[in-house]
Amino acid sequence: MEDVAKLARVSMITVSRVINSPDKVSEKTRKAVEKAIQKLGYVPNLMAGSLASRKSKIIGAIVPTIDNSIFAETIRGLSNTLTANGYELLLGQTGYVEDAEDRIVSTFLGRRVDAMVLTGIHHTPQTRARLKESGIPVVETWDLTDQPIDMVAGFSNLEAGAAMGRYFISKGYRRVGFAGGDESRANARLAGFKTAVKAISGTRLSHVLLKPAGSSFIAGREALAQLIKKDPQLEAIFFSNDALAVGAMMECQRKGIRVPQDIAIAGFADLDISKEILPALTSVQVQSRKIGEAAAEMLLDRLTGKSVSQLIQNLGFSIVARESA
Amino acid sequence: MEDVAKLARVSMITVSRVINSPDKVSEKTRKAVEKAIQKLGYVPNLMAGSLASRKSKIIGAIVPTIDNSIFAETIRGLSNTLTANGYELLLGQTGYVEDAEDRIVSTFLGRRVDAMVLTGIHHTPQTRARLKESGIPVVETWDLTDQPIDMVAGFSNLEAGAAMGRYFISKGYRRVGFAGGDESRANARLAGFKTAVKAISGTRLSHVLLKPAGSSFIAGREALAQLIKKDPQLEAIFFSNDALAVGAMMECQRKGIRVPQDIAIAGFADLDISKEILPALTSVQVQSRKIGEAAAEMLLDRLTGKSVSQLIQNLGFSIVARESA
DNA sequence: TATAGTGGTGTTAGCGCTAACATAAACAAG
DNA sequence: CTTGTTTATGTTAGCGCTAACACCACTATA
Repeated sequence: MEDVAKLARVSMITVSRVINSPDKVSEKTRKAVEKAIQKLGYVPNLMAGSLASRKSKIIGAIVPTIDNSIFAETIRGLSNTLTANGYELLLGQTGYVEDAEDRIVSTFLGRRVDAMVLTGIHHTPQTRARLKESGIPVVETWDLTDQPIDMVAGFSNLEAGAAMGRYFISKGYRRVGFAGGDESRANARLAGFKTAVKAISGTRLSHVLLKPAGSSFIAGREALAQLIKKDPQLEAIFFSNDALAVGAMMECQRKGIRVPQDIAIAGFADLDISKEILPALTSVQVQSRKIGEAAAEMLLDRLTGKSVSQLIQNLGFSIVARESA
Repeated sequence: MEDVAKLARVSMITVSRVINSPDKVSEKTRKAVEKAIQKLGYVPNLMAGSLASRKSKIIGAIVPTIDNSIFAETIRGLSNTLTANGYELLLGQTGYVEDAEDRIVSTFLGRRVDAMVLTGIHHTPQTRARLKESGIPVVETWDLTDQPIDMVAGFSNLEAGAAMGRYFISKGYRRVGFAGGDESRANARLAGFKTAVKAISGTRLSHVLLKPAGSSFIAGREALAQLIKKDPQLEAIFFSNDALAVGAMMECQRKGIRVPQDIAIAGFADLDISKEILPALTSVQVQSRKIGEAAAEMLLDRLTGKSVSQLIQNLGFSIVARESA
């Protein structure tokens, strides 16, 4: 930077300004500095800049796992909105291990991320405390709570589960099943589902919790087998995510079990494949991409000093009734 | 940090050492410093550390898009191996836009990433130059070349395409089709496929290139329609990725086209769903996860001063013959 | 003509750490 | 008891930038 300044016959701060706030510099000197930068192939050291300005322009995001297309969509939304505004994304994965989150939060805080995006609303007290103390904007996603660490963008897993329960009831299903990973959001869906189903007398609910918190096609196949074993007269199953549901449907196809005649199947998250598969899968549509974008916008507003009117953003969900249930 | 040092009655450098190289400090003082850190809730500023040590412990990875499970697996492999060794992952997406890569490389370099992972072997001359000049370790992935920028971990898309071509020929298919995104790796697969197919006389090859470089189920459906229009007698189609193939298969199911009797279908990348779907999908299996892990290990070796014996790592591929072709 | 404002630029003093060297203490070997 | 060697700790001098303020020339207003 010193070389650039010398070549352009200005001070270092002017070079800095040309890079960070070009409109505060006269066009003449700006051009001269830009020329010098070009000539010397100068690449500003953003780390040094971050240290001096106390703004890293990096945002940390933590997801359970990236190779689950529903979170991938959220990350994509985040990443797109963030990079369009000059921020970079630091990515962490917990692999559904709870104390992994705390570790990642620590190192992210150490790297002085400007803000953080978390998946879910369940965190260790320590994580909550650290984050609150840090004072940076935080958005929790993929669920809703009235006591967020700071902000939250998502939908109610509890209500979504309940909605599917009511849908099942409305369809006349009375012996129903649930399968999902053993993690907080799936549990919330189960809780809602259970409440709705139990509100009607004469219903029967069987459920299996998969561990490690699975979302694979194969896990869906296994869950199906387990549920049928628990209740051979099962009429309908609500799977906590579409991958499980699709896996189960494939298995049905293989075994000659007709969907929905012999057994109805519904999923969660409405993946692309759910629309395409035969029979098309009934699912709960959520705004994966939108969640990421909303989170990014809330952070950005906060970081640019705008006040965020809605600390709690309910992006909602909707039941998409198709052929499978 | 100064406060910690004072509380533990040592100098700042000793605190630094307790954090970065605890074995260079006597157990007694180490304990004292750790206690002070605990007491004050001190979180070291890794940015300042990076600036001083000229090591960011951050590695940049650039992929076309994250919501494509094949790259997601690679990222996961990368991330796991890297974080286990104290590095963090900075993620960039090009969205299949070529000059996006150059921009991302620039900002990553500005952030002084310690190393970089790229997808593919085709980059602008400028990107290559910048990267070479920077002197940091670079791994290109998902393809192979004998002139990598620095290192490469992947497989030959050309050969994989050719292998599928030979497989089709061996199965007796003569009127064949290809569909893939209009991007370099799909093009390489097509080129290999074409060579193998054309090596036999009397064959006929139709192909469609999808843009924007698609990998969705819906795109597969459209590609199927286009190919059948081009050649109504088509016997077999090689899709450049499994998502396209699965989408096409669903459409066949919907239209009553039997697979493989009426038309054979093969995919690429061997997603989970490909094994589960009915009929099971013939595909080219590649080591998505392994590519990420291999890349991470090469970088790590380089960064820890070990010499990397294999600058070019061929992780291979294999044709998985199932029912669909 | 004095006064206040405005845009453009520079100076100074760090941001919070660590590399590199310096020092001190402890011990072993001759 | 010297000398060398090892281990534990400290001192100094930055890493490459930017915040905050200072300064100057110039314009607008009364």
